[in-house]
Amino acid sequence: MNQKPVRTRFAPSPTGRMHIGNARSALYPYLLARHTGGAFILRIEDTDQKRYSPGAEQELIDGLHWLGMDYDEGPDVGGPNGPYRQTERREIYDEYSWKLVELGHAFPCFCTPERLDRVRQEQIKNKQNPRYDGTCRNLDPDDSRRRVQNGERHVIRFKMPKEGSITANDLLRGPITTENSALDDSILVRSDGLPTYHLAAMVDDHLMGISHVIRGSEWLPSLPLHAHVIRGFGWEEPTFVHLSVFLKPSGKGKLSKRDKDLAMKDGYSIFTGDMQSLGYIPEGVLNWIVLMGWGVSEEDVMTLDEMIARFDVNSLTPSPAAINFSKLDHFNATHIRQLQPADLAARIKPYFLKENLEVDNETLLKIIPLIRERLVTLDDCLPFAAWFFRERIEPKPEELIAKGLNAAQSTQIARQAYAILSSLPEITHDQAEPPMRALVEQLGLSPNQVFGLMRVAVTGQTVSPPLFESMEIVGKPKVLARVKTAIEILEKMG
RNA sequence: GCCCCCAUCGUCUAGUGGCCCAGGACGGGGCCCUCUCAAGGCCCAAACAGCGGUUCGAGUCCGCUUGGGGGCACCA
Repeated sequence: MNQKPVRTRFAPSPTGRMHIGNARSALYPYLLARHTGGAFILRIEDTDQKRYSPGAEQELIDGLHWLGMDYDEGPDVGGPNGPYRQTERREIYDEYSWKLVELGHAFPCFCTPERLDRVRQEQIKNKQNPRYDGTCRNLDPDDSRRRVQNGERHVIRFKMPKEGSITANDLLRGPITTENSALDDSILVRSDGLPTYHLAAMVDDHLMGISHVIRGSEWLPSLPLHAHVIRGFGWEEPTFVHLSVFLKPSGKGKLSKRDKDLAMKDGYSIFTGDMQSLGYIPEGVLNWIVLMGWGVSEEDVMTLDEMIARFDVNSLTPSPAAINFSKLDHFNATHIRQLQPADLAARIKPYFLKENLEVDNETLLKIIPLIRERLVTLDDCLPFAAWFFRERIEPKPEELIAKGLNAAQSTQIARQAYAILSSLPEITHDQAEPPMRALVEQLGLSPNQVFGLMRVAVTGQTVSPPLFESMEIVGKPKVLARVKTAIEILEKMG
């Protein structure tokens, strides 16, 4: 720990599904908070009722939970700075918006959307920048207040200075200076009484004691406005850190809906909810996203705890990053291999159960060493190991024929193998391999020819975990029965 | 159109003026191991966008160009 405790937050709006962009926007503030021994807060920014999506908040919470990012304060866990849902904080925003009006930095505006729209069209036609025309800017304050009290429909706008400039700081990019003339009298409170992001987030971050605001770079253009709002209140600014966006795998353009669909088709997804069912583990996903925007010099395989220990907010990168699914596969496979056997067993068991296979834990545990380095995703356990739990397998007749040989020759090989295996007290790796190797030699064939045939006979497939270790787990009776069945199939072909 | 941001191998990145004829990882290629598929080991190809400055010296600082991204809502 080389920094004093900070307070950070993840403040998503519940408008859709949780994706990797959200996950990373949560991860960095989480890591910073944990690294410094500070606090990490979840706040739901649901002030836009038009875009509200009912299941979204729960999916966000589930996603954080799945990835292992626990938060100290939030809508479902409470905390001293609540409520943590912005729609439940209306009075707070109401109070602060009027405070800003009194301070001379905001004003009520009675313009209709229709008129504003007409003005905007006109401005665009004249090649001017669309901007509020200032109609209500200099209304008499008492008069305005009276109209508001009479229930007249209004919004509250920020009173942007006409002259001068403002310099706001981004931790990764340094000071950014903007001419005030380039800024607008942005709406702070809508006519429905709910605040926009520009007001709500600034008020909440201040009230919740957020020291580091880590958010997407789409907020960079409104940073000057935010600085104005914060300074208008006379508050101290938090440290702002703007993260770069995720680009499509091609690197051309940001991640779009279309790419989401394409990814899904290829067995990938950018939604955390899907990634889970696709067989990705939190460790892999986390390692993948943490490195898109954060560079480490050497060892890059990390658990959450290691990320916390090594994280440094100053070493985040400001440039956009193209996502790369093959790297996700790599990290996922790597972390699967690092899991404790019992842990891995518990994680793959559901995939077998979903196939209605009867899985006993003892066998499952024995299989783990045979398949762990073959799994890219958890559901890969099925093609490699489902046959262990099936009563019947159905080897394809043509696959039973050894490479380069015919059915009659293969039948002979299978019979001799059967004789050898049945003569053993039990079929173990150590006991079965030497005589089988001897057979290969005696026949003048390659191990691949003989063992390949046996593999199909015993497992029903051409690709499987190692043959002898597999036979040992399956057990002598079952192995012999399967070889016998294979012989019968081969005889019919011969 | 206007404003803002970014720029090292195909991709993610290390690099904060000399340690860099640029390091790691993924992906790609080759070899080894090998009963299939993996895993593992060794090796190879692959980048400082361009042009001007500053400096004894620039991937590292400055400017321009180009390319990319974002923003300009009573969305966040």
